[in-house]
Amino acid sequence: MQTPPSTPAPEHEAIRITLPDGTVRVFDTPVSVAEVARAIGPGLAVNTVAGKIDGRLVDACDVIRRDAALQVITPRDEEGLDIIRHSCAHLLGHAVKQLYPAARMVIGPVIDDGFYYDIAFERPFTPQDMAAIEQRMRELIAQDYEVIKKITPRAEVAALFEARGEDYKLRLIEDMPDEPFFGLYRHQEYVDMCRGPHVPNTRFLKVFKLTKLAGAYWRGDAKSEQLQRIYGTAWSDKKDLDAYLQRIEEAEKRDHRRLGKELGLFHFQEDAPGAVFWHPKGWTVFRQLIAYMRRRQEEAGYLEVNSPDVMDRSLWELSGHWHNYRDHMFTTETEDGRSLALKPMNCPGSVLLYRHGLKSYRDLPIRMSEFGKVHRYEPSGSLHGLLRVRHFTQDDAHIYCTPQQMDAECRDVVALVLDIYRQFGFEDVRIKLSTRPQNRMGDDATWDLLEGALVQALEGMGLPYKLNPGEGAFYGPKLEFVLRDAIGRDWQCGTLQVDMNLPERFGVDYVDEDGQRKRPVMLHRALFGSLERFTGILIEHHAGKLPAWLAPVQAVVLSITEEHAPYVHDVTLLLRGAGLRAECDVRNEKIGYKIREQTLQRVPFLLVAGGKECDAGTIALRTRDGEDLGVMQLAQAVAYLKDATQAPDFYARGEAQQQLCARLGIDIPASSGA
RNA sequence: GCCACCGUAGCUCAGUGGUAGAGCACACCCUUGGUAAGGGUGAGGUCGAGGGUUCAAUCCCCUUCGGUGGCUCCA
Repeated sequence: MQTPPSTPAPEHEAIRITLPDGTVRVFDTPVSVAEVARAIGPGLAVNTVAGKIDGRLVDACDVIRRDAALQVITPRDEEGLDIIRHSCAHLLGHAVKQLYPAARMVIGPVIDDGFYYDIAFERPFTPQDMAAIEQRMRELIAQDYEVIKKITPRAEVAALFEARGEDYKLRLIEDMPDEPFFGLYRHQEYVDMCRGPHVPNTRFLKVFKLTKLAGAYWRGDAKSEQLQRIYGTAWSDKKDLDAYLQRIEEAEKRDHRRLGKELGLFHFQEDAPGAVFWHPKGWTVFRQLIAYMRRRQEEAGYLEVNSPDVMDRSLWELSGHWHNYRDHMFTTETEDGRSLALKPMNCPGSVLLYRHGLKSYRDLPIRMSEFGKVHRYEPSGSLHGLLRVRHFTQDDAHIYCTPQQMDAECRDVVALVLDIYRQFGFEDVRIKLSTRPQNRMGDDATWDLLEGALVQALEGMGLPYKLNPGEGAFYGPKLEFVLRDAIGRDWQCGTLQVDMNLPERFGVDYVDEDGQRKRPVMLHRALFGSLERFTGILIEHHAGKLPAWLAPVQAVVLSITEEHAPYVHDVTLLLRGAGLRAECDVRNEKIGYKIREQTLQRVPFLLVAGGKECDAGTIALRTRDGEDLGVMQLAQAVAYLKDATQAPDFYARGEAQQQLCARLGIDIPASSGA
């Protein structure tokens, strides 16, 4: 990784250094990045973190020996910030070794927003240790010491870490057998090995904070020993750190577990770890999602089925799930000694439905959908609200088709999923292609064919994708659809998998036009993926303000005083009659109080009736964002709210219907909607 | 599953080796108020569960269950 000090160029030749703005500085002798910065100006000199010579990052102390383009890196550059974070990890090492000399340092890389360091130590670190480490780091920064870099021969580096008992560093050296030299960075008595670059002085590291303590496996392997990982965040400016901490706080406010509680959507409890107790409001949202997907799938030619939740173990042996996932399956024994399992996937049930009765090529493709609830014994440590549960509902479907139909079916699925995400407001969707894993069924020729089919579908549609080698399912390759939410987080939701293994294993077939029995190809696809998870993502994406068509309560009618309660009840009935999910609030409270409460409940529309409205047969409307929509006649208000709470697919369907009518030259009055 | 931390009223959280407190929510009363919190009174807890130490445990120790943050995993 490190190059030896390059051979000095002849000293009499002048060195021309081109700066980013195009100016050229000429030096008589080789100069370091820091010296060039000093020549440009004292302000820049103080802020020099590192340099970039001909596009390659180097340390401020590194010497330039021939003509080159140089960019001085300061804390304001993105690279400068990364270097600060990386050096913060070394500083952490310095503090840890002073406080706990027996600790052995492992690796300390940069991550998003910060850094971490993995450490092996005889006892667990405590939060108090962490506070002490942070305190020591601040003391070391205050010493304003220079970080000294030295490119060192392999044998010398190994001897140094050997003498210091840093056996993990020795293992890292072994991992790089072809490196004759390594970069050593000295923080006073502490030495770390790194490809660099690093800051020249600890004064650059002032804005940091240790954030959390966690366990992590050596080399990321759960079978290896566990190390202790200390996470930190670091910035070039105090303002950036504050903004970061505020961002974390914002994300916490959007946390679906918190909002689920506040909005009365669902809860979890010990009696059923990893399982959701849906409250009426949360279940309303869930039902809207199913209803939406049902409409979209019916339109797209799917047939909905339902398969058993508990099936014989032999079925799971046949499908391969038992072999691969038995530890993660819920099983039960019956009195007569049968071994049964709760379904962890819907596909075997679907296959049995397909296999029931003879299928002709004329029947294909068969698009068989199922809102199946699957059960997986997920590791306790990975459970996380609605986002990772042990019992969840998939908007699953299996498409049985001929190999010739496979391409068109894949494209239809991709088009459908992208359209659905768009209707939910997710415009930024990335696609990943996961190919054959180590542990797989079927021969390579089949995998070639199936991976090729997915590539062909994507490329045929002109869609970019990212390759994810070795990440496919054991029975086939898959596409994964990743959407980006309102605050920039990525969520993997839908998948499309192509499979010739299960049809083979289960011996399913169809009669082709030549009268021969042939194997269909099977496509597995889920678009929301887990409905529980998707609900959680929607809650976080919208910070609880679900779009009006999904909101559990779409409108609340509020009375100013008790006197107006009968009118408020009538208006509520009127809205319900028009298909809205409406409630009334006639509590003996001031209007300001009721507005506040319903707003905090994220009810999209609040309708207020007092004396004026009762007398005039009107209603005053406002939104949860505080926007005053004015006073409307009741009929006008109903029409407005019906339109504002319409599901997005109804709009699309309405437009399609209009176009069809125009083509047929007929005039059908618009349907009354939901 | 592994590492660390946490578990007190419906919710958010104080607190102590001598069997507990606040705010909000809830119930009742007063108030009938026009767009983000009107006032009063009251009820409410096996201090996650089991075991140990102690005259005495919500508090200290062990075990266990659950949660949180990571790691690993995610058909």
